[in-house]
Amino acid sequence: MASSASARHDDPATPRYPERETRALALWVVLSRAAAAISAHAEADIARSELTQAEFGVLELLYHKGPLLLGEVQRRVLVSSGGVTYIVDRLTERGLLERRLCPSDRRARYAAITRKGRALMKQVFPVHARAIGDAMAGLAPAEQEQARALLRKLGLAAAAAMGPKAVREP
Amino acid sequence: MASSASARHDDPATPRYPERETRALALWVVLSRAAAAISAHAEADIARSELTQAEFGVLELLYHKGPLLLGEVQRRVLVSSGGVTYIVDRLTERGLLERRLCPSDRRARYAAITRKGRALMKQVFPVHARAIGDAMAGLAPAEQEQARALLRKLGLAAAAAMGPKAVREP
DNA sequence: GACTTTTACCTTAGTACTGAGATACTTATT
DNA sequence: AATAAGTATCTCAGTACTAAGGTAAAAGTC
Repeated sequence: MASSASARHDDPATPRYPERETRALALWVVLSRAAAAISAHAEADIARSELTQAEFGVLELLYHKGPLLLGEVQRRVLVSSGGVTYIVDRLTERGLLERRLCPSDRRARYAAITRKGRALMKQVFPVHARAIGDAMAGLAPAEQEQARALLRKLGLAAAAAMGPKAVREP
Repeated sequence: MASSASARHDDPATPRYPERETRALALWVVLSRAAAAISAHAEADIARSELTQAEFGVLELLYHKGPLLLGEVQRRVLVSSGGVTYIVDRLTERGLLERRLCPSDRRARYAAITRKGRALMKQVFPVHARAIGDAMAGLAPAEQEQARALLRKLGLAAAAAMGPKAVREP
């Protein structure tokens, strides 16, 4: 959740902070708000298919990338290991996903999309893509590219700065 | 959760989408990843004070803005109405916040930070601001300003496009 | 001044997760 | 070969919420 420390330099009751901090906090506010706003659009669209965002994320990942080890899924979708199990369970119950054994490593399992899952994504994803396109329409294409470059740089640096202790679980 | 549809134009098994969509999806990926990465930094810092991000957000809001009606808190922190009640309850139990009656409207309640809450924030917030500053250090100051302008524009447009049905609850 | 509608908050039941620990297997070391 | 260390997944209790519905007060309407 983002900070709301503002730059009301004229209010003696409000503490002040160095410019570096103020700038970063302001960016954090708009970053989390923008993410929340786009996320709301995404979620509203995803609700059509009776999936959560995390479920949709996993299903879509496997739709576009093919079968993946559960660990790889976890790393990409940013959910805890227990969360991946939970999500894959639910999608499997609904017949959208299946687990497959890994022939070379009997600890590992693949998650793979089923025909039913593929059919669902084929029907739902193009509309979803359009919804995201609409949600981003506030920025011109060139601005989107600019934002993408900046956010990529920011995200990579921030993730790296967390060090080996990843975004989810050590 | 962000999409992972990639631009593997050479893979016949991977469906393709219009450029507008591809661009928007790519931006959504980096946006949500950047937000998650910064959020992880924020959360790691906030954990020092044994608060969740949402709790910290409410406390910090009241620290910097003074007493606020619960509805105003809700609008700013992007939590459901039940969530605000829950969070304010918890912070009140810990003596960091208190509820005050509104003299002009007996339905309404103010949430106000207590002396104990203020003391906590005074001790914790500057460090937090520095942590956010560090998390954002991957971008130069000018880049941060640029990112801020773009994300502000994007966030406002996306929020407006959701129409009257707000980010949380109708 | 008795009605409907709206607003502000609270309550309750349910849920999508998280985190810590357990299990089952693999790899490295001796 | 035995043991230790590491890895991949699952289990389960706990949690921070959300959504829907409820109550009380205020504001509008006739």
